[in-house]
Amino acid sequence: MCQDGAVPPSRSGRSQRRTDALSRERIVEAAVELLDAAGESGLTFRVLTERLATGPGAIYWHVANRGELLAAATDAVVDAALAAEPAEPTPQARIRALASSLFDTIDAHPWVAAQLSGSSWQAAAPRILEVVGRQVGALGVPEANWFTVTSVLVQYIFGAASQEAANSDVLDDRATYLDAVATTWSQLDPDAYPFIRTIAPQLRDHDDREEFLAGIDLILSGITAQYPPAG
Amino acid sequence: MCQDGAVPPSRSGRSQRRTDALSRERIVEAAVELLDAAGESGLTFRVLTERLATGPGAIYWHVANRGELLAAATDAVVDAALAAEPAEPTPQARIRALASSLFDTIDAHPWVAAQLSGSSWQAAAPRILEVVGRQVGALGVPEANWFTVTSVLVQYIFGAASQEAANSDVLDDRATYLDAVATTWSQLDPDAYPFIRTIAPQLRDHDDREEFLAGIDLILSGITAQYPPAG
DNA sequence: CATCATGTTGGAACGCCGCTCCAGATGTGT
DNA sequence: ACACATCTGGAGCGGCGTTCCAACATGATG
Repeated sequence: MCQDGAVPPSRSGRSQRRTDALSRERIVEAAVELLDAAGESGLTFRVLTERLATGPGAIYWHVANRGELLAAATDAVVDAALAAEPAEPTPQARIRALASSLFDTIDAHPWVAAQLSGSSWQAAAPRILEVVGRQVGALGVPEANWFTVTSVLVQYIFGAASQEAANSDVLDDRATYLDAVATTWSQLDPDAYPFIRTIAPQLRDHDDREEFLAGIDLILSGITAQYPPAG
Repeated sequence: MCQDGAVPPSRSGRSQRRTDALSRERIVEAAVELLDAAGESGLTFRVLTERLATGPGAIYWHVANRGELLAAATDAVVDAALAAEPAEPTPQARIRALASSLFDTIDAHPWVAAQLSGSSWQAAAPRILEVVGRQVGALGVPEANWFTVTSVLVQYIFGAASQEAANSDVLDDRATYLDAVATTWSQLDPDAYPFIRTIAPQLRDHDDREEFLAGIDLILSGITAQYPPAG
């Protein structure tokens, strides 16, 4: 590769085959690192080419465009999150475990949230629907309602995760940030925002993960109420 | 022809005060039009300056940057959606009505979904939390759980709306699109994706709005189950 | 061993983007 | 009449995703 020091011969030495072959896998891996380090806007073909010591053409040979690269990075991260099927005793507990695992993944890779929210029924979403849906079936929900019930769970997970990720993006110091927002809330017009003022302290003190799992439990309660297991 | 915007009385000089004053309101209005016409990527300072027959400096005098303009556009649209408080008889029905109104708004302005999902607890979110939260209080949920319960509802709404908006973005012909996805699903590996294959026909035939409201009902059931009204 | 077809690389450049700078025109107070 | 704060819009900067293509490396073929 870089036999520096010697000026290239008559031919201007434009490019040469590398020993460490560039592969789609290596590109996606580098993309995930960039995304983790600097968020969605941190994934740039310019810094990617620099990191991989190559040019844009080489990357475009393996990947169609930036969108596909983002999708592939999301796939890789979600696959890792869903690798181990939960071994909890009840379907409820398994759903909680799955949601927990996804929450942790998005906490570690906040850029995944926006990607999942905006990807409709394609890309990584089917795999998530599959693993959650199996547990919905195990809950005893009638088959005719599988799609509805599983969609609700997954959409809540995506929505909560996006919110969480949006927080953590702006977030140097979480406590300071929440404190500032809570203070803003409590100073709103009491006539226009009585409710917000009341829950401001709850925002200040809440635990993201706990709230998220409380939401899962709430939805599980609703499922049990609407589709009683015994039949 | 181009008689859309008023053309300022141009002289050969560099610039001059216009008769139709440029205002933040007029800029936001134009931004909403561009976003509705071509999605989030359709809002460009270049197009915006052309539409308003001005230059970037004039716009930046009224608006800090693109992000603030997007937020202001979202605010305007959400405000309109929440203008009329629902007059239904029960809190449950009022929550359904609010969710319905937000669903319709995002259906008409799909770019709002991503904006709401990514805006954490600021911007337009407080107003939505307020109107939903009041009805949560009216449901008889204990005050200590107001934040949790309202968050779940709003996060589900945002999540489902994002999904819906993501669909409608790619969507020329909804039926064709869903049919294609459903066919893809039913051709997945039966061992790896038994659940997805089962619900593929339900995806093909589902009604977005119905599914969305079924989700709201499911969560309302959960609320009633966990916090019985009578006490 | 020489030649070629094929797969792969990376540098140059294109057209957009958000955004900044600033000279000049306008309206207001004195 | 003059100074000053407010407002305008054209020129241009650096960065982005993407395209194009000459230059290489390699395995197959003669």
